[in-house]
Amino acid sequence: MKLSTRGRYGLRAMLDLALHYDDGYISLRHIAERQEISEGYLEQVFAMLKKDGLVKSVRGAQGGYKLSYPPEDITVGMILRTLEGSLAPVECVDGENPSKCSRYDECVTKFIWEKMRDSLYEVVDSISLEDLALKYKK
Amino acid sequence: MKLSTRGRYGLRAMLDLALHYDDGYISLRHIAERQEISEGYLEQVFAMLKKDGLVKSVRGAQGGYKLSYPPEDITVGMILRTLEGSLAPVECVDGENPSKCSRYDECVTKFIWEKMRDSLYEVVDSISLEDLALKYKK
DNA sequence: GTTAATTCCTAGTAATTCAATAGGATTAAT
DNA sequence: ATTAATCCTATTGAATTACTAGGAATTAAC
Repeated sequence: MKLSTRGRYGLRAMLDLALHYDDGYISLRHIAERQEISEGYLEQVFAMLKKDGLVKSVRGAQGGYKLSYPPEDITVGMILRTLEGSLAPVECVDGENPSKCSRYDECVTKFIWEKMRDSLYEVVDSISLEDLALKYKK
Repeated sequence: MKLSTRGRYGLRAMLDLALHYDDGYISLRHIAERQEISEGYLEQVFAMLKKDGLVKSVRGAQGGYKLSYPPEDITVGMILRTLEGSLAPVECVDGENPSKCSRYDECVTKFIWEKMRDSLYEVVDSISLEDLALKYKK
């Protein structure tokens, strides 16, 4: 039940972009240095973020990445869903990728998984990058 | 962020024991058949549950396992913590196994992980095996 | 006291995922 | 032209997962 580094690194990198939202495009090199994350690995993380439309990019010298939306419009939930997939603790209650087992109908534990999923989403969808940025500046 | 089958199987097996709480010791063979779980694998799961004191056992013919406490005194949280370890989404907020990273003090994302952890615990610690058993009988 | 049923214990294993690294192709500013 | 960047694909070592295999120890029933 642990998050992978993809989600953790990705969130930190997105917070970094939020803190520099007014500074144009930011290169992975800078983010990697500030956040002490392997640059090559960050590339793969940002490929996912870009594919899902959370960031946009410019290639070439002086290029980099930028949030697609202002920090207040991007939630932690959006980022974690992109990088970790659904936060549902088991697949049968995973809306995006539903794979119901043969005991789906009689299953009682299912209700637990739904509650876990919903309470997690409530947390992560209620926190935006701006919330984090404000907290950081203090 | 998915639970492993250890947690899922284990919970179902514990629910099975709860439903047969008044029937003495139940063999893994029966649980495995009813729950359609590999018996050999269940052995390993029950080794963990026993080590943590959630079940007790009797060896030999007619032996088996039994809940150490009545179903209302065993929560889903107790079972999942035994089988999955802490439900903290990252190690730095894992009370049992704390491993703080070098950025612990300045870290803003930490607060998210704490909220996720707390909301998960609120869910799983509020549901007992008896709750599940009652739900099942309906 | 033998047999059958059961827990207990250790080791191995195929498949998957993770967290990178490596090497290059493409693009754009200077 | 050079440099700085994104983009793309492949590989890899380590760890974890979900088992299976094989047996030792224990107990009830006959």
